[in-house]
Amino acid sequence: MQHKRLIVIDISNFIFRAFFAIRPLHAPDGTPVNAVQGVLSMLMKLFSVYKPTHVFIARDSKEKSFRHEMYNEYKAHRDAPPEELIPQFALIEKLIQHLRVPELIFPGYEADDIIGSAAVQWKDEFDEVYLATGDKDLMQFVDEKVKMLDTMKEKLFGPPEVFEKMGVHPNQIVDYLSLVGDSSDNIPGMKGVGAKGAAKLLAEYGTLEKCIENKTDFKNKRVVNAFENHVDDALLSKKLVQIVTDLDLKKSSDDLKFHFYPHPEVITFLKDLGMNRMVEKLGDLAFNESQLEEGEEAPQGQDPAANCDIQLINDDSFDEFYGELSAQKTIAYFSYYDLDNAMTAKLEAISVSYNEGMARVLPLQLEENNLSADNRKKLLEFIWGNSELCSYTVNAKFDMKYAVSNDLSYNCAYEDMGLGHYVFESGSKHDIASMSLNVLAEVLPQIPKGQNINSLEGSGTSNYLGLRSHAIFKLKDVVKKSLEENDLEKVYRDMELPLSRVLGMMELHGVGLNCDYLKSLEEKFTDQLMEITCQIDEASGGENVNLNSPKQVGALLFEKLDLPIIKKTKTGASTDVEVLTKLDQMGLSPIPGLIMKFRELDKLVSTYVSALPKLINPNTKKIHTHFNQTVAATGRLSSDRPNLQNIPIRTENGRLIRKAFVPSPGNLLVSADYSQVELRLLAHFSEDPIMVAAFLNDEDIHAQTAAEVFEVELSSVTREQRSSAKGINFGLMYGQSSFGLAGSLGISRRDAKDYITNYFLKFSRVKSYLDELKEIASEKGYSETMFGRKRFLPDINSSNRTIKSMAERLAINSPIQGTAADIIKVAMIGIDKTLSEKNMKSKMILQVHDELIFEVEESELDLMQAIIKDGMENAVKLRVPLRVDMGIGVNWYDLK
DNA sequence: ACGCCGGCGTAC
DNA sequence: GACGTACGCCGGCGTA
Repeated sequence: MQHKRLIVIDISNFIFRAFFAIRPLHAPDGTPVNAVQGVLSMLMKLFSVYKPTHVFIARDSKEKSFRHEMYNEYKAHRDAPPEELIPQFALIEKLIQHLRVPELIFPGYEADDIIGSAAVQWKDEFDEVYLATGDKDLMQFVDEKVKMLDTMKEKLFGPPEVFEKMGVHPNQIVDYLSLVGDSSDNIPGMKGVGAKGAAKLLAEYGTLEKCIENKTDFKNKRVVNAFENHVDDALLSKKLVQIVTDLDLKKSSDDLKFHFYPHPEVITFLKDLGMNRMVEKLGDLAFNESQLEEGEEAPQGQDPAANCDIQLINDDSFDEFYGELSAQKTIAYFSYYDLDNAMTAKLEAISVSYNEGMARVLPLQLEENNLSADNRKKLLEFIWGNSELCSYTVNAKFDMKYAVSNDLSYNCAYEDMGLGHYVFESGSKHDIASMSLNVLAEVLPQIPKGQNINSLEGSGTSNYLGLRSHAIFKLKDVVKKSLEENDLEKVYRDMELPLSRVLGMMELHGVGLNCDYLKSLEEKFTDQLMEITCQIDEASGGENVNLNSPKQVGALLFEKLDLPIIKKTKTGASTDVEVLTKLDQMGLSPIPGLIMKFRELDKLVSTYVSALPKLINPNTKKIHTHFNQTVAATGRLSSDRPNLQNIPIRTENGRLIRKAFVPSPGNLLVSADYSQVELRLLAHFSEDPIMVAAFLNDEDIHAQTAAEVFEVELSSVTREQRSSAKGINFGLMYGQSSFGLAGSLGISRRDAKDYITNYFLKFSRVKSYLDELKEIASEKGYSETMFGRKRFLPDINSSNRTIKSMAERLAINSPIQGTAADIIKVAMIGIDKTLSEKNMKSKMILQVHDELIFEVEESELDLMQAIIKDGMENAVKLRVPLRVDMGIGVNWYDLK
């Protein structure tokens, strides 16, 4: 028999506590929502922590209760609710309806009476009853089975806890309050008797009535006096605090069955109120809570698969299924693999959906029920190898890579909903579960951490798979519409979609790695590390410090050596390179300098030298990074496993790592990087005459900037001035303040401010352009690149200055960084196309934001250089030329 | 043992 | 508070 636990919720108590506990928050239209969010958090916590099987919410009725008739002053001292709270009552009522939590309300009665009646009448039907309220009065019902729950403090009150807090037993609470009173309800109590006194009296005499009977025994003058003059008040109070327990509740305990489920209307409701973070939380909670206990049945309408006919296909049913499938022109599919590396992964299952409300699941290499090799082949040839078919999916690049690695073709007309969604809302997540939640307001089942798809029980596996292709099927129209509305179809179709294939092929090709070289580098670096460690040991007197621990390094520097703390982090004294440099300059100890050397080498060894060889694919003996196309909010790519976009170059030790990246035999590496793209874009967008002229004349832009800002001849600009100007130029595009510039240039804040002022005086069009970017973002709520790629900036009109400034910096940076990303994407597609048209053997292998790297056959060297340069420099037409610098070498270090 | 977070550092 | 976009290493701490 299932353990039955009822939770009774005193909602008005929740509302007030939520309102005062949560800082003011507002929906996009300005409606306050902090209490709504607070109540929802409290409810969610209640559901997830205490896992009730039954729940109801008790509400005060709008009419005055019998207590008002009895006593005019009842609750008379209460102020009207705060203005910001008033509109939230109705919202919370809606929220509760959307959540489908049972509610009880009775005219003329208060929530307390409902709760009391329920506690008394339904107690026997449950194993446990929790009263979620802060109202002390309800402690009178606490016993072995009924407990009071303080959700804020997460404390359960059983009889011992009640006694500990109040000094009386639960059955004395009424008498206690009759004596002490209750200021919140304006219950008078007995004047002259306080908490301590009441507890003492009740400990001795048990009840109010017994106290009155024995009042002649009392010694304390004030108590004697109280019982002389205020007995009537106490008796009236007792009537007022007495709770009705015999209300006809008109429901059976079965009506209170509750199973948390994130219904679409809840999600839409919250999204409308701008509570996106709560939507995410709801999604996280949803799957855990929607897992049913053994023997428990999901209430009607709460089965995630209820609106979708999901069928598992086996060899017996395959032919019939295939007959239907092969008649389709458009399908949605979802592929499931055991690993996140397409070159080594096993395709475990595929689900397809080609009508609203249906999905078919095809087990390929699950633990059981797998299709025969023939049927598997038929399926994959149809959905991937068929150029007549339009196949909607997410992460098509992965399937493409899998297909090519496994001698299958991938030439269907694919559509990738992740890419589509990314283009018009690049700041959010684009995995199928997030898109389903945020776009369709539907929660998809998840595989619990540490488990795999085979461990889902019953229909779990089919639901997991089937609902995903079904979600893709439903997403296709919404995404299509959003792309049209935002005029982004071209960015999706002509940029991201073709790029995904280019990237897939780059990933598959990979880059060679000289492991022997890395081995020798590792030895060299670890020798140096040993040496440094010894020196630090010596200098610190043999303290055994883990130099990788900022905490221990801090203890060494600031406690043992008593060096000054220069900067603090959230958790303690900072030991970052800026701090260490300053400490080193003070010359008080050799240790800060040694730690910097240690950090540099240790970083190189742990992140690159020893890590890279581990990622070599045993079959190809090469490194195959993953270029993520839907991660960076600006439109850039990102790279991981390994990240080949942050291979060191700045320090010589770090740069040596680049020698390990080598082309295939008979090839050279060719690099081509855009010179100052972002500044050129700034010139293009702002149309600033000086800046545009500088680029048209192919001048040194930083020197030119210095000449303007410091008002000197171009020829007499000093190194220092140029470097300051470079700092200004970079800072500009990040929305840097004078504070930041001062920090990065190591100058005073005043000087930094003067530089900026002077800069904007000279480059006034740049100033007005940057201001315009902020204004547009503020009006539209998003920023966009030259190609229309959007990034929503929900904080752009925030009343919090810090948050708003952050959004303004994004409004400046995103269009610039994003347009640069767009341009190189266009170039990549163009160059890839040229390479296939010309049947070139050379390959594009890497992209590092403003740089492309190719593996070039020696015989193709000249032609390739021309193709690359042309493809990159003419990717788009700007007011200023795009310039590309090229390098050739036998490894990534030698590209000169 | 595992996962998450903070601190730090690498790139563009 | 103060410079944008990423990824990833390590220690430390909380939870299993």
